[in-house]
Amino acid sequence: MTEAPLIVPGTAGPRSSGAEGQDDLLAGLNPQQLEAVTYRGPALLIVAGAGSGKTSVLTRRIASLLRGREAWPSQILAITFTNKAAGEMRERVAGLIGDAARGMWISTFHSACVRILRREAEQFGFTKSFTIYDSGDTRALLKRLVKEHEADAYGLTPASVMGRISKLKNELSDAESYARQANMSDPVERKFVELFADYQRQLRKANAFDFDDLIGQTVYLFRAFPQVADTYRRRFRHILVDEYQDTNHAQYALIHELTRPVSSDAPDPYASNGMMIFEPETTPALEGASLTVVGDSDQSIYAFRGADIRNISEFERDFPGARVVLLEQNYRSTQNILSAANAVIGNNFDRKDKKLWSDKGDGDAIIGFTGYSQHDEAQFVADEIEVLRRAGMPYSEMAVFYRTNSQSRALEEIFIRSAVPYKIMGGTKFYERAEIKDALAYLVAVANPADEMSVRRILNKPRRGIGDVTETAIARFAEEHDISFRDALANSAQLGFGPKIQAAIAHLDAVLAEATAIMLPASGELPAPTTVADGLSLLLSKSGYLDSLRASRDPQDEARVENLDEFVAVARDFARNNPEGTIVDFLTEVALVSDADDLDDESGTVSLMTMHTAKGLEYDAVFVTGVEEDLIPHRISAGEPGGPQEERRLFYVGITRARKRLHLSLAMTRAQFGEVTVAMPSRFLQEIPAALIDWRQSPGDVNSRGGMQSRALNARRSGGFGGSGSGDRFGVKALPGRDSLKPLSTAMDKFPNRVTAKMRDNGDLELTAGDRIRHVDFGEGRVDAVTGEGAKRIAHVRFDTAGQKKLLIKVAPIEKI
DNA sequence: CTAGCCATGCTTTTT
DNA sequence: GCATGGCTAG
Repeated sequence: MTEAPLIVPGTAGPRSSGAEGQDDLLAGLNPQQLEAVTYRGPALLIVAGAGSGKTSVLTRRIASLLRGREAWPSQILAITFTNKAAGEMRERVAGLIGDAARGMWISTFHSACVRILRREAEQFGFTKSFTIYDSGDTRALLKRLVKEHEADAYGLTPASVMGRISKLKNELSDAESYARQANMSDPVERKFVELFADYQRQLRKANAFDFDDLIGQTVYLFRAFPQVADTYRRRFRHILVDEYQDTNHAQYALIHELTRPVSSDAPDPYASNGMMIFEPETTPALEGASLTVVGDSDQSIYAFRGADIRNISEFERDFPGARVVLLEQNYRSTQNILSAANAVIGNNFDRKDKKLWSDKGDGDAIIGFTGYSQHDEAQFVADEIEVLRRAGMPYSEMAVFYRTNSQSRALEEIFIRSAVPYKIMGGTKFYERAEIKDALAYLVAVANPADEMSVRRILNKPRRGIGDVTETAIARFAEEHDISFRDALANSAQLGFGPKIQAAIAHLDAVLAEATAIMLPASGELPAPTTVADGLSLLLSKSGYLDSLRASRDPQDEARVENLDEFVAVARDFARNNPEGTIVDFLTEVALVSDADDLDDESGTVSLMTMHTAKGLEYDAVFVTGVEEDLIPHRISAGEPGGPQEERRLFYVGITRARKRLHLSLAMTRAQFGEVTVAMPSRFLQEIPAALIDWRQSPGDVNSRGGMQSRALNARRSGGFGGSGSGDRFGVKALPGRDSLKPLSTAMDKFPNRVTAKMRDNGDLELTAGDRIRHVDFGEGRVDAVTGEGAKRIAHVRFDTAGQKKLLIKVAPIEKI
């Protein structure tokens, strides 16, 4: 959440006289911001429009509490949506008040709950080293259960069951409570309840929580053990929640639990327990913690996943006496961009009217472009990026947004060819790659041997000749002897397998045991800081995992080895930053990283991401691509209640990320599922006043054959298209044949996240200034200069018709003539 | 038990 | 158009 710094000339508001030494905290705030920082009371809602400086306000509010000695750091709990946002907030608070910032809890809902759960796990049948199941783990488990229960016969798929369970958990429902009100005469319902209950049983048996449990079980813990809840209520006196519009019911309930008055004066079990609780004066009964929430209902884009907009719209009812502060001045964007944003969001009914304004002046017009295909559109983006770059804007200040991850492919292809350095946020996530999940499973097998799923996962990775039959036999043996799956491996001799398989199992058991000895020393001795990385290396090499990848001829396996190296490096990094960190800490951190947390902005690359991921970020120049019906708003949203409105908010979030330059682009045809379909301009385009957009190539220009047809903006399904003419002119078949394809590991260095780099490889094509070349899309041209080295050699070409381009020689579809 | 072939379904968004 | 999963042959 990088908001514009709040140094706004000439708007220094009235000074609060109450607090001393806070002038710098209050400097430059507008009156509303000032109130948001200085108001004191039980509950405060800050309605913060996009770019209105909410992060500054939040951090200053925290700093002001600390500096005024109104709170100890340990009494503050600040909750953000992503780890990245949490890190930034911590940094900014530290920047304001220095080291005193340590000891505060600034974290996501999920990390905060994990911390609490780890402390209290033993209260209700878990151990401190429980594992966290991410959605992939959950899916895998449900897949097994659906099969075992033969639930597919009832039309239940792992995905549908997963969705329903998640939804229920977000409503704080569990299998029993759901069963009580479900229509149990319906066999499908009965089956679902059966699955839900079994799923929960399996989680417990595996000593694991899924994502939703982290929140839900914490709420359960607080409700079931009031004295536990009281310790946290005593401790956290100031709770601040960012992105409140995205909270779901479970998160709402958690906040509610934490802000209740402390009823009992039960002795504090942690007071003598080493946990740092600063309690200036010990009062027997304590009123509820003060709550500050910040949100913008216009930016609520996670209803699909249970976020409940009512949490914010009914805040005043839920917390009587709450103060509401509105921040409407935007310090980020030009007025043109804001006017477009206001116009779009104004079409949502049922919202509190709120108009963002800026004193930055109109700025440049919004630029519109309609491509023939998604490749054409991508080329426009790439070209425009180069124009901006030449005008002095760094790549790191530009971002390209899209609705669905699959849209990134076309952009990527063109960017590689045009030598635009880019970085994809999210997409195929590092921690979801098979090899990383395998490595993690090895670690989990050590850290939490009760987690059967992880042990099963690595059982035959690398191939050890252990198949289904053997796996089932081990499971049966474990059950018969009432031991865990993991412990069954230690008795390989009694399993009754052939010598080969027996040896394989014994070896795996030995490797796991050896790693356990390193990473979880039996007695109190502290493991060395490098222990996680060492243990990981040991597991990967002694298990034979790395060797089998290295031996493979599959080029993708080479990239997998690199990814694993990277993962070991992550572990070392972790050790450096957390000298006392245990394997469990490491796994926790890894389980809770998200897309938005990706590697820090290395300067010098354009960022590509979905509009969802873009929330909370800002850039000088923004490209919103694929502004088409069925994409934004997405087709699937049409049938969902509130769907189209949420899509509009998503689009609104996208365009309000831009500071100076906004580009809206679309394509007239788009390949989906390998089929080319006709795309219509998004209805949202019509909602933007025409005067604000400067169309480089409007939908009308592209669609009308012969120029008679009126602008496609208003056209329904205008048949005038399918012809073989314009549609294919660009892109579509522009990609070179895929025969001489080899992965280009060197050029991919910068993008370690991608394994599947099937790309043309010109290899050693020699080019020098003066050469004539032919390009598949751009035709003939002359090489002006060649820069860079090796795989990154770039040809600067002046095309006869297409103008100046930069091309990555290794991959560009070019030939010398 | 594995490898290789074929069919299917997939693309909304994520802590 | 791709990846995954299921099936079959060896």
